[in-house]
Amino acid sequence: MSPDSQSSAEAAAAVAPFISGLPSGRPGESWSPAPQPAAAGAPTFPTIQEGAHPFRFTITARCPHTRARCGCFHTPHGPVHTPRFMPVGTAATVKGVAIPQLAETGAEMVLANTYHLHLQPGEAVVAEAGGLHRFMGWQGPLLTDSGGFQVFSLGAINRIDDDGVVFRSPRDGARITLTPERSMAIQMALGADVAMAFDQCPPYPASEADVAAACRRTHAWLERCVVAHARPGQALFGIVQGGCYPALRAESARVVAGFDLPGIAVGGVSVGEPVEEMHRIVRQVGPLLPEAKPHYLMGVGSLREMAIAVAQGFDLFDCVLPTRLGRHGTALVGDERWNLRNARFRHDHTPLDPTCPCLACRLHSRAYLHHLIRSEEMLGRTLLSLHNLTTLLRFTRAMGQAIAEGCFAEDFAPWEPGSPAAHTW
RNA sequence: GCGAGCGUCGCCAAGCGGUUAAGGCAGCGGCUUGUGGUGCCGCCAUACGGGGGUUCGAUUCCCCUCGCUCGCC
Repeated sequence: MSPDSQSSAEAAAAVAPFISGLPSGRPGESWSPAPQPAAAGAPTFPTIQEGAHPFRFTITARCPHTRARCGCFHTPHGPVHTPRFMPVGTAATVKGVAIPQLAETGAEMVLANTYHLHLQPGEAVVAEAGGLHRFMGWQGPLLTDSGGFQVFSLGAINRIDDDGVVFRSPRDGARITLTPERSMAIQMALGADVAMAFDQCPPYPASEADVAAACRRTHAWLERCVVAHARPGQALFGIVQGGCYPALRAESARVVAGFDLPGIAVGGVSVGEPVEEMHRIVRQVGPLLPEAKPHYLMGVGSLREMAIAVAQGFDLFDCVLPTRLGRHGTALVGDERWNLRNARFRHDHTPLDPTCPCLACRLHSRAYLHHLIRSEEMLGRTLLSLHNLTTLLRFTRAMGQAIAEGCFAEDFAPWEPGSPAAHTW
C-alpha cells in the first residue's frame, strides 16, 4: 500500500496518537491542560517527561548508489522516520493548520521557535501549561530552534559579542539579551524533544574572516550550550557553520562532531546564496558528518535540494516555504510551483493535484482554490499550506521507501511517469 | 426650460498651451528556503466623451454637440 492511499478510517487512526492528549468532546468529560503542580524545590520543567532518553537513531536501509539512508530517530514523544521534512510552527502553530490536519500530512516532528515564543507569550506561560506539547496540543516530537538565526535574520541587533546578542524586541522595543545559557534555559522551559544550539549564522555574502569569526563563536557557544543544557528527555543538537568556505566547513564539522551529541545540524545555508553554492556545501559537508547520528539540514525544503541532500546522508529538513508559499497563493505540484492567483485557473474545475491525498486535492477544485485565494479567504491559505506540507512530507517519505527498495537517486522525481520510483508517489 | 459645474485606462484621480499623460485600486505575470499573515519586482491610455476651430504646437483656449451632476422655474 502506498503510504498515502489510506482510507479515512485509517487516517483517523493515524491521527489519534498525535491528539490523544486532547479532550474527546464527550459530555461530562473533563480535561486538565496542565499537570499537577510540582513539589517545592522541584525543577520547574514540565513533568510530562520521565527520566533520560537515549535518543537512539537506527538506520534501517542504505542506498547502494548514494550516501542516502533511511531510519528512525526515537524521541520521548515518538519516532521520527527519516528522511523526513519537519513543518515549521514558529509561534507554536504551523500557520493556518490545525493539529489533526497537521497530523494528516504525515508530519512527525514539528518545529517551534525560541525567539518568537520568548517574546510572546514567554516561556513561563508555556511551562505553566505543562510544556510546549501540552500548550500547542501536538503530542508528537517537537524541536525548538535556538533563536540564533532569528536574531540575525529578523532582529534589530544592538550589540553582538562573545557573550551573546543584545537586540530590541520588535514587539515592544524592549532590550533583550540572548546568550547560549539563556537560549538553553528558554528551550529547557519550553520542553521540546530536541533543542538546538545557539549559533551565529553569518549572512551571505560574508568574508572568510567574518565567517571564521562566526564559526569560532558558534563553537564556543556550543560548548556553553552543552554545559548549560541539563534537561532529561531533551536532546541537544549542535550546528555546523562555515558559510561557503570548504576549509571552515570541514573544521566546523570536525569541532561540532567532537561533542558527540544525539544529532548534528548544518546551518548557514538558505541564506540567499545561489543554489549551486548550496549544492556544493551539501556535497562537501554531508560526508563529514558522523555516520550514526541524524543529520539535519536547516532551512532547506525544496524538492531538488532535499533529494540532493538525502543523497549525501541528510535525514531531516525544515523550511517555511510550504506554508509561506501556501499563504501567498502558490501550490507545489510535482516539482513545479503554481500561482493559484493566475487567471488560467479561474475555470479549471479539476483537482489541484489528482495524485495528492490532501484535503484540498480530495475535496476541492483549482477554480475554487483560485477563488479563495483571490478573495483572500483564510480557508484558501489553510488549504494550500496543507497541500504544500503534504507534498513535501510525501516526497520525503517516498525517498525513504525508495531507499529501502534500492530505487533512490539524487535526481529523485517519482511524479515523472518513467521514474523507477513512480510507485512511491 | 434656464443657470452652473463636470466629462482623462475597468474604478478613483493628477495634469490646465510644448510631459515618455503622475499616482492609487483593479487586472496580467514573476519572486519569497532554521516565517512579521507580509513584502518586493515587472507589465498595463500614441490616449484625454464626439466634431469643428485658434495656434508652429491643444488633454489644456474657443464654438457646436452628446452625456452626467447640482441649483432655479
